[in-house]
Amino acid sequence: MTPPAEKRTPLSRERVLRAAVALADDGGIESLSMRRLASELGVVPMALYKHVANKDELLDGVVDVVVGEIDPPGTGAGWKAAVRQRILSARSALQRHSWAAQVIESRSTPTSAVLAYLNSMIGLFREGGLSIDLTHHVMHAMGSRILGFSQELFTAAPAVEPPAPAAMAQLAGTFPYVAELARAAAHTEDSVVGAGCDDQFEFEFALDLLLDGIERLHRSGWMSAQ
Amino acid sequence: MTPPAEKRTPLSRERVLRAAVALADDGGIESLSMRRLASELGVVPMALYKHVANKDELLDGVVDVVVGEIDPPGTGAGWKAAVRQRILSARSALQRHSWAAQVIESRSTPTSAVLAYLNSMIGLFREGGLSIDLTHHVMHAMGSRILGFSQELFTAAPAVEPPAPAAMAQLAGTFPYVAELARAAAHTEDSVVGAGCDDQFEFEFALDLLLDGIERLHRSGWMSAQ
DNA sequence: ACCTGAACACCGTTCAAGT
DNA sequence: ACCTGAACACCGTTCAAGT
Repeated sequence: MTPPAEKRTPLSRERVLRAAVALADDGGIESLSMRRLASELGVVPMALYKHVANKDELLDGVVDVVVGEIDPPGTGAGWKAAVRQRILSARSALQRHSWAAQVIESRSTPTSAVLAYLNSMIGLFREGGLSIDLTHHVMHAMGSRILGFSQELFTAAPAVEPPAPAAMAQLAGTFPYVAELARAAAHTEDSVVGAGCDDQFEFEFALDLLLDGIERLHRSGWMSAQ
Repeated sequence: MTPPAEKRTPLSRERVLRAAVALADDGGIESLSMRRLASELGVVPMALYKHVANKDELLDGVVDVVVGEIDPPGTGAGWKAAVRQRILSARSALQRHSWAAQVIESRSTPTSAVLAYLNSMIGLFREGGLSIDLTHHVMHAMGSRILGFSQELFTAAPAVEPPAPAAMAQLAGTFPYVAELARAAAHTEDSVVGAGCDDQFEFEFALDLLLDGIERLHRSGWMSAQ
């Protein structure tokens, strides 16, 4: 497994970050440890600390790699279409790296790549004519959705075991509304809310609910009561 | 520090969970480890495994404690007011335990206390006359907000250091829209989006944006195109 | 001056040995 | 049969010793 005594291409911050993304893509975020990353690169753990100060900075770095994959904003269409399109692009970048949303959430401070993304998103609203006040509240209201993900309640459990009719019956007894909703969900082959649904549809449903509401407030000249 | 050789009140699942909540309340979620919890209770780590199967089950247990603090739904008013009130009650429970939102997010499967909460929330929509179809999408659209929290982009960093005028000037140069928004935010004494704002106002702003949109869809007899 | 092996202070959990 | 000390297989990071 360990490579023979050949010259290894020298480490660089970029090579470290790319390897970290690849490691998380392959084995999930829990397999991204400093020690495992080092051994993946064929170096001693301490060698990584020449390129990232610590693990937090490593995580900031991989977030920047993912955010860097989001398409730049389109031009032409109105603010609403531009915002919608950009967010859906962010969503597809995030979906290529299933661990990324969780890592973004865990960061306490935005990196400059994230700030640049937010800046251009705020710009879309402002150039679309929304007041600074409305834009401010809107950015809060969109929350993580602006980065292409949302906190679903329980993201479709692996559900290795099928619904188990007996368990389903018990569910119906104890939690009738949950059971009814589970039955109604399109391809309801597993568990609870969030399972067997069309994720893309649900994401766009909520996104449009918010964008339509924002447009209505903007048209009516909404101003904070404060 | 270690208590003298007196009889300790015997462990129980409830005592373990209460101690875990207290530990997290005091020292943050990162201080809730099996080993530290055990020493807090004056027992050997292995003793905990008599009452919880493993750490995941411990975390499920503390979630249930917090969810158990949410008020039952009110009666009388319409579905919209009832949902709004319940969610704000959930929010205040979650705010008493600042680590709770993060732990809830980390769970992959809802506990039965969470299921019971979701069940009653779905019930509010259904009894309010919303179709099962609309209710389903609405539950998705609300996402974690239904449990009283939302994924803000970056929750006001501790910001030990003040804005640092020089950094602010640089920010304005590189990210003008971010800077403008930061300046406009009410008591803008720190960092970026999310800092120095009235959290409660922002939460209710987004909540009402969603509830108003839902009400409009319901009134207009919305049906999924599928 | 540079690099790194060993060590430190932790984890969650297993397991065998002791009572 | 019960309980638990020691051990295992990990962490992120420090630090001193070696080149």
